[in-house]
Amino acid sequence: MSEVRVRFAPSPTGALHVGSARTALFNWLFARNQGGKFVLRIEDTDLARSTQESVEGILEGMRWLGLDWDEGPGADAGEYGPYFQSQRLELYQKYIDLLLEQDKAYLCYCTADELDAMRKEQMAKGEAPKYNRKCACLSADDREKFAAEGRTAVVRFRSTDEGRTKVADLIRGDVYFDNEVLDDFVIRKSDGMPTYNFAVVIDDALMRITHVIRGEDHLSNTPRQIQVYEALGFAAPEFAHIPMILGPDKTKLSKRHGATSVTQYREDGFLPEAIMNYLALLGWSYNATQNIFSRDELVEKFSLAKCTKNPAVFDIKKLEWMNGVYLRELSAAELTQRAVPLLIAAGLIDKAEAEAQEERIKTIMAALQTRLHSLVDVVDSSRYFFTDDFTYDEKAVKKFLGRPYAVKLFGLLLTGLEAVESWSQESIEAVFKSVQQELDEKLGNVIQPVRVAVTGGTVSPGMYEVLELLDKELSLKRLRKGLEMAQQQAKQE
RNA sequence: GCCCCCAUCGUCUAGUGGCCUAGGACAUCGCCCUCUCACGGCGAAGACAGGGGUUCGACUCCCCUUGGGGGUACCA
Repeated sequence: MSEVRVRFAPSPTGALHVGSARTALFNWLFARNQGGKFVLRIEDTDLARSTQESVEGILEGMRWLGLDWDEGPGADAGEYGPYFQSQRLELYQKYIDLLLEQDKAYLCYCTADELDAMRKEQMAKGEAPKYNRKCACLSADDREKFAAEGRTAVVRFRSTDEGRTKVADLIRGDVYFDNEVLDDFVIRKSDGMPTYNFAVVIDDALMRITHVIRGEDHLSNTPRQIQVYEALGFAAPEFAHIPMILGPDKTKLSKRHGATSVTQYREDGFLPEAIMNYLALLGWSYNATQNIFSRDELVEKFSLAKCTKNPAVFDIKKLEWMNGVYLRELSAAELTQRAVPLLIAAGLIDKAEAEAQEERIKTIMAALQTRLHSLVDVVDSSRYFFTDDFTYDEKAVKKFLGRPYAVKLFGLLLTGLEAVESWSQESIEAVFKSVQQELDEKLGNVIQPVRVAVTGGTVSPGMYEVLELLDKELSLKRLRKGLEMAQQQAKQE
């Protein structure tokens, strides 16, 4: 039994899209599960739209997700390279020449305008648009004449009208296409580049790909490709067409649905393990109950047989929930390690402070952890720990600092806390409890005004914990400010 | 237009003829925990697109309709 070889073959015309990432993931999972090889090939035959920047973005996205490739750009496994289609032109030409020699392909001199007109006419007559084979039987003289006119030729594959082509799909079963509906498609463009449907066959064959796992949008192209395999005497690989990923409106996921690039999700604070887990569940499931899978578990449990056929709507809410799950699974040290760069970037701390306060930051992160939906949330939710430069929620100030007992509350609290010798949650709590008794208010009524004074808002970790982390000096400073604000509110009454 | 694929709660899905009074997860709602918000716990509501067959028996098999998606390029 030969080794499993799969590939991910993006065209570098933009960022790594989540749909592409999911395709890459399924290929990677299958390869790792089967102990096979995962090949990365860049399909850059569209000169006008391919960019180096996109190539780099895609590679970076793959690395970030942890989808390592055994062969491809940057991996020194040159056995079946090069791995950029633009560097494989002579290979394609060799097979095009072969087809031409055997009369399995022919030169076509029709112009774009002529083809347009032809299609319009066919549509008008209610026929399926299909190349009319005008150039299918050109003589050498005809060709010379066209060339003399300055026309450039494309190469077309000579397809048959007889019979049907079977695509044996591992996910969908046998799918049949009448050969009659396939036309003589172009395999070499006038700029000399091969078309997708041709290059993909040559590369998959030469790279010994055993399983082609790709999006369902390629299913309809597969019979054309199979015909090329047959014409060249290549054995066709196994095919597995996985369902599309759709936006909330059930149309193909695109930019207008929000973030679609892996890089964007990274910037928005999503963890790669969460994205991987979520993407794995789009079109695949293991059983009725399990949702959370580690990378190793995914590798161990993945199978094509458990892939679904129906398209899946991308649900950002579930991704956010899952991201929270992974965020909570992080140890305080891991969370801190990932968060510190963001805190530095936001200007809340500098590098030296990050090192000096490592333990404190770790504790702060642990306190914030269950409240995070995304990694970037750490900046906003921890701001008041690092700077006085935060905004007070106006409504909250009015509501809680305007309470009739507020001035008295801050006065008592300040007196009590100033006297505290060893600053700890326990000693802070003791003061709060005695003030609560004195005021005869519910604990919540005591704490909420303090929370507003200390954090600027109504949401934070436990109050005693926050005060302890703030340290005595800073806590008292914020409480004095709270007292002032309470007095101001009282005046305005 | 033609060809192909798909069809279970709002969403992702389990389900391979009787185990289904259709299970889980996200989202929603309620309760509990509680100093707020989260987390966590408990609970509620919520689906087999429609119509024909086949069968003793259909969510499961077949056909049609409807709906959605994809392809039909010198894009990939």
